[in-house]
Amino acid sequence: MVVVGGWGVREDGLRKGPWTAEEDRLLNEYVSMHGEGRWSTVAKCAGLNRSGKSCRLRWVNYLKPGLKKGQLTPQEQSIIIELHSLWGNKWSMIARCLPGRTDNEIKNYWRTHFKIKPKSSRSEEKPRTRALRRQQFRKQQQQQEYQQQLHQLQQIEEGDYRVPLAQEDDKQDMDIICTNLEEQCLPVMFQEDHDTTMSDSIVDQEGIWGGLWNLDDVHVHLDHTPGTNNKTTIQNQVASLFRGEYK
DNA sequence: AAGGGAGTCAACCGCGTTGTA
DNA sequence: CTACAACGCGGTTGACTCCCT
Repeated sequence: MVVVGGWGVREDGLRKGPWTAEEDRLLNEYVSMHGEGRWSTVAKCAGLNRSGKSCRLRWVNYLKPGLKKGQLTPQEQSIIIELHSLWGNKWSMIARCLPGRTDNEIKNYWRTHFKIKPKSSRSEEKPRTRALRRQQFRKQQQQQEYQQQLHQLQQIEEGDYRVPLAQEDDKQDMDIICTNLEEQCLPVMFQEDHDTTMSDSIVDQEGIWGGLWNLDDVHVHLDHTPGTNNKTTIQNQVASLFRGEYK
């Protein structure tokens, strides 16, 4: 048995650690033939020396068809930020609104980008300086991304949205995201607000927007763009997104 | 070139929930 | 109704990579 980088075999004899291509192939084959579920059976019958849990996780987070790889789009990031402000660490709920993304991915993204780090001591002056420089660089990148996103959303709001051919996939993704938001997320958001219309209540409910506007807490740099009232602008943009006006 | 810190991501663990016998 | 197994979720950890000094 090959032991990969410090991982190896558990006390009960089951393998743990990174999956090999062969293991992936076996799991893929078995699940596509027999379907998901009964993971402990999958582990045994597929000839995998893994726990059922491990098989399920590998399938859900990596092998399942339709999963998106690569960086989250600015739209997805915005949605994560907003939904996290509503629901907190309900990663699986948030993931359900983002087709092709897993709770693990979203959780990692959030921890990486927004988790507040413990304050460093004076003895860590040098790394701090470095971190600051990196932060500045990231900030620049995020601002560029944000400007792009803002531009696109403004076009959407003005009803002048033309999907470039290369972005046809993104447009389809946004369709799916909005459908999910309407079907799964909005009913939760408005379950105690039956008397108002959906779009009105979205724009009016300070509670719903509150989380997004507390982004100072998590070092999001949306509010550093000069010349724009970001709170209002993005609030309107996301509201129009929820209304389906981008279509 | 080497060492070390920070960032990232895949995977594990523990626990609560749900389903079933 | 109860016990047990399976599942799902959120938190945490370990290893790898990148970048800086």
